[in-house]
Amino acid sequence: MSPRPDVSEERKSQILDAAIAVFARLGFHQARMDDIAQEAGLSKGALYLYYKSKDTIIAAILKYLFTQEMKVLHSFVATEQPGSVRTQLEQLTQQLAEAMNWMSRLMPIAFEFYAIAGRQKEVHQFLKEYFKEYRADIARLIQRGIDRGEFRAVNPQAVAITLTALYEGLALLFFVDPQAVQWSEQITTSTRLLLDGLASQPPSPQ
Amino acid sequence: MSPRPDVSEERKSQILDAAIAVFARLGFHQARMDDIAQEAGLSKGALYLYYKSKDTIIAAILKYLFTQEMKVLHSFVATEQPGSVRTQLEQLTQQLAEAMNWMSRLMPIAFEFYAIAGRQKEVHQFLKEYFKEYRADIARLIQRGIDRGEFRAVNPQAVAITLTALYEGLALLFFVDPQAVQWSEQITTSTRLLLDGLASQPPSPQ
Amino acid sequence: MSPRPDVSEERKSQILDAAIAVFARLGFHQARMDDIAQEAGLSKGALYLYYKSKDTIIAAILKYLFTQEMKVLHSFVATEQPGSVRTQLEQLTQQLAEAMNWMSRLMPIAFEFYAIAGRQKEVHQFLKEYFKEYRADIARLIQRGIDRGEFRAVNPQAVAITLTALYEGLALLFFVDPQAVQWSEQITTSTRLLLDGLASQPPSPQ
Amino acid sequence: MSPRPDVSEERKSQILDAAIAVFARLGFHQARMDDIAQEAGLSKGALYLYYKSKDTIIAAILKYLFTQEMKVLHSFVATEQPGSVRTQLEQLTQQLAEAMNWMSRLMPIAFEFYAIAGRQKEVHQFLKEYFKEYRADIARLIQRGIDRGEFRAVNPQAVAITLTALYEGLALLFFVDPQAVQWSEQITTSTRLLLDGLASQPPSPQ
DNA sequence: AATGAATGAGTTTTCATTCAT
DNA sequence: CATGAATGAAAACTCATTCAT
Repeated sequence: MSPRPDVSEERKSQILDAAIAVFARLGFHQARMDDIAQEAGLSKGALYLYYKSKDTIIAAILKYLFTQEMKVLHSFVATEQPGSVRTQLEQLTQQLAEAMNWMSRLMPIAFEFYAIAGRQKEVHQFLKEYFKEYRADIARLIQRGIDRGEFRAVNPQAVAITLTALYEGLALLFFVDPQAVQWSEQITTSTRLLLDGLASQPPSPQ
Repeated sequence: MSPRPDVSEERKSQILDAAIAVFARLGFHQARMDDIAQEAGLSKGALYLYYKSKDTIIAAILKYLFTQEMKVLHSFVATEQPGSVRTQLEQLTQQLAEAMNWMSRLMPIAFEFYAIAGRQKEVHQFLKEYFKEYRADIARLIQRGIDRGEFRAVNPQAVAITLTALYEGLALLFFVDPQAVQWSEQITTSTRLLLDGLASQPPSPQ
Repeated sequence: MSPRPDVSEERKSQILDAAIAVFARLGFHQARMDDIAQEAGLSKGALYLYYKSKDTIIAAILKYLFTQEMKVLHSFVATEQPGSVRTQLEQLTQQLAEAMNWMSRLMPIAFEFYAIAGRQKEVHQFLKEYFKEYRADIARLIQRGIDRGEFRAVNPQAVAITLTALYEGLALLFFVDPQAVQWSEQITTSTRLLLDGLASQPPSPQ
Repeated sequence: MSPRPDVSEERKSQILDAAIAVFARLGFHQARMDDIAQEAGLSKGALYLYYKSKDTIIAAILKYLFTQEMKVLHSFVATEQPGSVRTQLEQLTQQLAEAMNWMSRLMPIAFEFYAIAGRQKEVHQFLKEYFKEYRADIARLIQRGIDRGEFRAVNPQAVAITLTALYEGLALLFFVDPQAVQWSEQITTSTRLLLDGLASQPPSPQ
């Protein structure tokens, strides 16, 4: 009676991947459990062995996607990198640029979550935490820049909000018009523009 | 004798208003035609006298909302204002700040449209045009600033994208966490930060 | 105060004509009261001034159409014509042939009534009477032929049924395939074939 | 282990039978999917597992019924029977007489199809083919009779049309008034009457 | 008499979920 | 574990009928 290896986790992420693909393509509502099952190469019944309901799958996606996203930023900020903070931020934007292909496909899912946040407490709470952490990480970077004398004594929180907003906004604009908004160039340009405003030498007397 | 006045237009906007309220509260999918009818104080059948289908209502909302939005910006940029462009932009952000209450309630609808844009050509095209115009208006302002010597010789398009992205992103962040992201202050701060980077005196040698 | 002429009857037949046209085109169910109103050049409300309901209109059509049909036959049989009965029958088929254009358009209506007869007592009863009268008229003709020695001593009822069935069946076949079933020729041929079987000289020893 | 047997075909005919019963009773329009489901002992949803829509069921019935009908005639005509053609035709009428009970219940359905043929190309085309084949089969019999010298040199096509029309017409008359139109006797009488007209010894000089 | 805006009951169809095998 | 046939609640949409004008 050799214990069979637990395929449970494997199945769950197999389903999750399928669901993400299908939801991205069709939206939460238009996507049928059948579609997900087919995409996952499983039967419809099997889905219910691993997830209690469609909503449970959606909830799992919420967690998975944004956690994934956060990991990237986290691991970047965690280790104190050499080089100027400005350089680091530019490297971060570089990474974001590279992740864009993947992210772009998932944006419809993200937008649906944003929409849902307006009516579902739990989704709302989760996203709130997500963005809070996101801003906190960015703020830490900014603070580092201030500490090192690279940046003026700005409010790191405010700058973090600004940068986070910038990333999100650019992602939207790119999603809607990839031709007009060359993501990888634009994120660099935009970030640089902002960093110019942060530089320790104030650009002009206020 | 007295010809009954044409209530058609009145009904249509009555329904539109109701639909916006209901969709914002429940989302496109969860909202039933009955809900809209009730909110409008009409019968379900009456809805179909003025809109062919639920989708037609949604399409009408798309046009209405974003056109409304655009009008504000348009009328602002159209008339060449006295005072520095920087001041004008700060005034614009002020206006945006004031419009936030109204906009905030509609954001779930906007997000659903962004999500839908991924799968519906027409929605996609419409939003593309919207953002294009939006950026063009902003770019015009920036160009004015460059012409007047207020700003460095930056690429107005790139700055317009940056500002538009910033507004959109901030709206999202505010929507998710109004406590942490004080909209009216933050939009001012963020814009100022960016404008600092534009000032004609370059902040520091690169 | 000259009494206005009663337009009531005029309106009723105006509506009936319109309804017949629409029902023939669309069928009882698919035809909307709106369609009838439009065809009649009246408002939907006006229909209800003259007919209590859609079903009432349908009932009126039932009576109108088949009574109309019966009149033709009746007036033909009523007056004792000169010439042989065989000739008379051939003249009758001639008349039927000429009426075919008009009838052809109405056949879908007739078929719907036949179908409805299976579930609505009143329709059933009406059609039963109609066909009874129809057969009786034909039987009278046949009897005349027997009396005159033109025909064998057949059962006039049975022959009447046969002829009536023949007319109805040919109408169906013509309706379905006018190309293959040349109505005016075929009804002549078929009738002649039958009359041959009736002729007083038995065709062959049995 | 035991693979579940494919119930698909069984279910389809189970539904078809139920639908035929319900449609015959209520008509295509008045019959609700719920009625069919109940008659079939299935849920409404199950119906849609096997038929895409109500119309699909109706289309299936069209094919089923008339194909069934045709099979009877076909198998009769296919094998060259011994005995005179006249006898064969009388046997055929005998068969039709026996099938009448079954047919009688289905006549409302047939009439609805005839009515629909006026507006639906596909139904029209199908019935056209059906009657074409029907006539062709009968014509073959008649031709056989001519070849054998039983019948005069009539036009087999015309006679086939006549006989087909006779059968259809008699079915209608019987459906409307079974009391007055004793089907099994009448079809025999009518057919005989016609055959008399066909006999090789012309009844009278024309 | 006539209109046509408004009503709401009624029907088809979809699809998440269950459960016998 | 896995399947997929079956369920039935839910919702968009239609249209005969009404009635205020």
